[in-house]
Amino acid sequence: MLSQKAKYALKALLVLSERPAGIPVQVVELAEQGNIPRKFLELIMLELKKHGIVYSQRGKHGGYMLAALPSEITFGQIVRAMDGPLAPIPCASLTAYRKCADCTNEKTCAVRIMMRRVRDAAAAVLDGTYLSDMSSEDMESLSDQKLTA
Amino acid sequence: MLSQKAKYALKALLVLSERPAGIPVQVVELAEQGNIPRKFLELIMLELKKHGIVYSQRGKHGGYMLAALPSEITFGQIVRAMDGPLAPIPCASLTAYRKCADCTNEKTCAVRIMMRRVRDAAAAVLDGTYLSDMSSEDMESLSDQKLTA
DNA sequence: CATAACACTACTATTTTGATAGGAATTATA
DNA sequence: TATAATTCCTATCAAAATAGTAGTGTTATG
Repeated sequence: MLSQKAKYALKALLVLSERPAGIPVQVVELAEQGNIPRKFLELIMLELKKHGIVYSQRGKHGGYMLAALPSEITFGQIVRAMDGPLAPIPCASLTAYRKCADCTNEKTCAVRIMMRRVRDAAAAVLDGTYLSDMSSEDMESLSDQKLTA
Repeated sequence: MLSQKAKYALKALLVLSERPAGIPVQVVELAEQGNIPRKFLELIMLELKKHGIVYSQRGKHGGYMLAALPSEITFGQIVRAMDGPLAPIPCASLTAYRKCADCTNEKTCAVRIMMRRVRDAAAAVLDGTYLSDMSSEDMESLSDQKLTA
């Protein structure tokens, strides 16, 4: 499952990614745009900052800015920052491997092998898509396509 | 995340799938083979039965049997039975769609579209693999391959 | 009828999730 | 330099989910 936190983070960053770079956007505004509880989003933005995905300017007229171009930030980075590894089970994770307590024979564990495949499939999608690939314009034309299909 | 419950279910069913069909296997034995708490596995097997994946024989010499051939039961069926829909977010689920409370414009929601892609990728793996595809023999030779690769 | 198995219900401890609250620190600007 | 607006930080909390455990009921078989 994608947590609410990760969903809110994605929504906020998608909004940010359509704003002119380098001009700070306040949490209040991101919260309004995304229908997100303001105080909760504050915590989220802080965490995104600690992960180097955004940076902030404090004080009056402060706010948050992307730390890289929208074409350089993947959905995978964001989801991992919020929810941790993509793998459904720690023993199948590349970035955060951990052995199962109940596992006797990891090399031949069908569960692990399957979950590795699931991880790889999810990673292919999430690490292969950048914020810029999902601009609201693109989304509009995507939904147009569906209507005319 | 894959719950412990789902992991245990997969392990137990993989064991079952290598036994001669129609001969009941007891929970105790499945629990031992998989390093699974017996009482917990009882609940799990019961739930699998309610989902029609296994059936049971009560009384002395009773136990559980697969309700179909190992070549007819997918990992997707099992995971869904234990953990619910594969989609990371309800609004991206085919089998259990639910709208997000905070969503204003579902048609153009980038989060939903991405999570649908993730769902589809996971479903392709899990619904495309049957218990019989992951026999312990296959697993052995898979790990051999890795050693000689 | 004794025994071995599943079936069912209830309970519980721990962790995670999704927030909310209050104030401290920082910065722009009037 | 005062003030207002903003991020930053810490604490708290309620509800839900997770991962079990326990005890008892029910049924089939020898």
